[in-house]
Amino acid sequence: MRVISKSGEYGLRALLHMASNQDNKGFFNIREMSEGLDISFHFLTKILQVLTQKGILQSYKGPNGGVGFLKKTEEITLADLVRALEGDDFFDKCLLGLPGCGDRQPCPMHAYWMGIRNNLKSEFETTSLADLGENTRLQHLRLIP
Amino acid sequence: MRVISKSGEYGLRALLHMASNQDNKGFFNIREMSEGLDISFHFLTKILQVLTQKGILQSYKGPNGGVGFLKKTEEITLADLVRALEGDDFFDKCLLGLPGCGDRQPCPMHAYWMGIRNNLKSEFETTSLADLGENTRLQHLRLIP
DNA sequence: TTTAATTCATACAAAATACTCCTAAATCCG
DNA sequence: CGGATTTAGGAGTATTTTGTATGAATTAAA
Ligand code: SF4
Ligand code: SF4
Repeated sequence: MRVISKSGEYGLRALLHMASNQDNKGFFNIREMSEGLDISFHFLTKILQVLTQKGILQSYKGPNGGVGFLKKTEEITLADLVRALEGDDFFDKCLLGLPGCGDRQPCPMHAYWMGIRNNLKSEFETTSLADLGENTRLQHLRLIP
Repeated sequence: MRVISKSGEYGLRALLHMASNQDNKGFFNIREMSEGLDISFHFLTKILQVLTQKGILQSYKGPNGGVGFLKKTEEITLADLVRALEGDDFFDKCLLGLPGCGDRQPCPMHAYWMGIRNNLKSEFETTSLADLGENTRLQHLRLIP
């Protein structure tokens, strides 16, 4: 079972790291992050690139460059992040993978999935990166495998 | 998002079909099923093969052969099925994909995942194939995409 | 202005997953 | 028995995902 893809997981871990170490000057070096979180530098770069394209991060090239949040972490929900990393229809697709069906012609498991999915969605919609980052910081939680 | 792999989806759909058409002699022809459910015959064959190896189905070769349930559908839970199709640790692994962590050193999202996972697990543990099959039959639900 | 640091872009390689094909083994029927 | 049918098993192919390598573009600093 893999609700979130590997790239999604990496992106999430990186942003969680950033959110819990915000005391810096605002920009984070990707190489340092990749080493600290034990993620391939190039792969992480590519993932964060997408997040800047989606307007969640901003980036700066050159010496002391890096990536930083574009919006406040209070204004970025976990749902936003997952949608950027996994696709806009993340919370609308069938968890089972079946295409083109819904409330009108549901399969026998639809009721279960709907419940689980809505639960997930509302939890994610109401959780900000700041919340998660604060948690991480206060509890000295780790982000590496 | 793909909670259940493609093979898992196919297996599930096939067994759901079987459970909702149990009035037959007990054995189902795989080719007919593959055509009815629009799944590649060879691929479905292999998936059902695994289920017979795992003791959920029994099979019969030769003319009028096929696959049938080994236990009563009342005694097969959705959880059993998913475990057979996706691995025994399906409900124990982290939905996020991170290895080797748990209650002792949780990541910031652990609480969310645990809730969602336990929810999922208990729903699946208490739902039998018979339940789902009956649903399907009574409501004329479809199993094809 | 040159040099170094850093993200951006793209192409390539490896691994995992999904799917196909072919032959063997079991069973039935004439 | 002999041929037809159907699942079993394994090997092979295609597609997607994950990861690597390389070079260009941008910025800072010497
Ligand atoms: S009806 Fe079944 S397959 Fe379709 S969206 Fe609902 S759970 Fe998924
Ligand atoms: S701590 Fe985080 S990564 Fe680990 S099992 Fe819980 S949710 Fe998954």
